[in-house]
Amino acid sequence: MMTKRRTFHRSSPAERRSDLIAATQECIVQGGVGAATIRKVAEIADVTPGLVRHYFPDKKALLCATYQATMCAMTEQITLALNGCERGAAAKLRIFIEASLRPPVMQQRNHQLWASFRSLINADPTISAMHREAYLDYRNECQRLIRDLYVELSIAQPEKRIEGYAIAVNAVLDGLWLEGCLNEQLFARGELAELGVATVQAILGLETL
Amino acid sequence: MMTKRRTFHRSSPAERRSDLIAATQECIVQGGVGAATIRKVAEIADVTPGLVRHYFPDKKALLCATYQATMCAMTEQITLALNGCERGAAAKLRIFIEASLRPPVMQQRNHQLWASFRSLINADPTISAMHREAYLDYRNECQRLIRDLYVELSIAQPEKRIEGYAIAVNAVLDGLWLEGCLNEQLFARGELAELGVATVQAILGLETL
DNA sequence: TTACCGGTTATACAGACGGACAATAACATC
DNA sequence: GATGTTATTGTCCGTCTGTATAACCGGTAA
Repeated sequence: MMTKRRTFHRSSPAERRSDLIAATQECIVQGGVGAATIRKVAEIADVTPGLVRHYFPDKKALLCATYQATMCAMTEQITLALNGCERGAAAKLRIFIEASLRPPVMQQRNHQLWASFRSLINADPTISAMHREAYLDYRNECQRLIRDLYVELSIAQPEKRIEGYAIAVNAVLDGLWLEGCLNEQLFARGELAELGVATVQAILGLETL
Repeated sequence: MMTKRRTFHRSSPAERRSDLIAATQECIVQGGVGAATIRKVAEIADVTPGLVRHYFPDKKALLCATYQATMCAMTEQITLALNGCERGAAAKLRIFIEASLRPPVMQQRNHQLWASFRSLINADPTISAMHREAYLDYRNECQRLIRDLYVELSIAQPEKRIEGYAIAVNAVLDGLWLEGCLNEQLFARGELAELGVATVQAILGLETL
C-alpha cells in the first residue's frame, strides 16, 4: 500500500496566502459558506489540508481574511477609477456611480461573496465589525462626493440634508448593484450605470452629471 | 443508566410544521445557514431529531419551506397594508413604500434570513428559482403602482420609462431596507420611510405622494 | 376490551468535519 | 558540505452531521 507522495512545491508566502483566499472564495461562490471546508479549500488550491492551518490559525481566521480581501478588491476598483480622473466633482461622482454599477464591481461572484459573509453578521462579531467599517467607508465616500459637488456648484446645503442624500444615493447604488449582480444577462452592459446616474441626478435635483 | 423518556406530546400537523420552520428560522438568524442543523432545529422546537424527518423528507426540503415561509410573511405584511387602503394610486404607492421600510418588514431578523438564503442561490436551483420569483413579484407590483399613479395623474409615460422607474424605485427600497435592517437603532422610527417617500418622489419627478 | 395505526421517541451508523501532529523535503546559513 | 529552519505532506482523533430504523405511545374503531 505505497501511495506516491504528492510532488513538493514551494511558493512565496504571499502567493500561497492569496491562493488559499482565492480558493476559499471559489468554494463560497459555488456553495455558500458551508461549502468552504478546509479540505475543499485545500483541494482547490492544490495543497494538503494541513497547509491551510500553517497559514491560518483556524477556519475563522481564513474566513475573515477572505472577507477582507473580497471587500478590499471591490473598493480598490472604485478608488482606481476615481484616481484616474482629475476633473471636477460632477465627473468624480459620475465615475463613482459608474464604477459601482459595472463589472468588475457589479458581478454575480461579488454578490455571492457579499451575501455569504453578510449572513454571518449575527454569528461572528469580527465579521460584523468588518462589515460595519466597509459600509461606513462607502457611505462617507458617497457623502464627500456629494458635498464637493454642491460646493463646486456654489449651492448651499445643510450638512443634514447632504447626509440624507448620501443615505438615499447609497441605497440606490446598493439596490441597483444587487439587481445587476443577480441578473447579469438581463441588463445590457452599462444600462444600470446610466440608470444609476439618472436616478442620482433626480435625487440631488441636478442635471449636471 | 436509565434516562427518563421525553414526554409524549402530539400536535396538529400544521402546527408542527410551522414550529419546525420557526425553529429553523431561529437557527439561521443566530448563526447563518450552517447553524441550522437538524439536531439544533429539533432542540429549539422541543422535539427529537427523528421527527423533523417525519415532516420534511430531507434537510433541503426544510430549508426551502423555511425560505418560502420567510418571503411569504414579508409580502403578506405589505399586501395587508395595501388592502387596508382604498384610496387613490398615490396613497397606495406611499403605503407600499412605508410598509416596506418599517417593522415588521424592515427588521434585522428578516435581513439575516434574506441574506442567508441569498447565499445559497448558486448552490441550489430551487432556492434560485424561488428567489427570482419573489424578486419579480415585488418589482412588478412596484411597476404596477407607478403605472397606476401616472394614469391617475393623466401623465402619459412610455412603458419603457415606467419600467426604468420601477427598477430604480425597487433599488431604492431594497437599499434603504438593507441599511435600515442593519442599523435598526441608528435611524429614528419612520425616518427611512420618509426618506424613501421623498426619494421616490424625486425619481418620479412628482410631489404628490 | 382489544387490535391497530400513525405520530413520536430513541438509537445506530457511515461519512465528513476541524484541528493536531509527526515525518519529510527544500531552502538558508555558515 | 554540514546543519538548522521553514514550508509542506500525510495521518490521526474526537466530534458532529444527515439519514435510517427500531421501539414506544396514545387515540380510534371494531
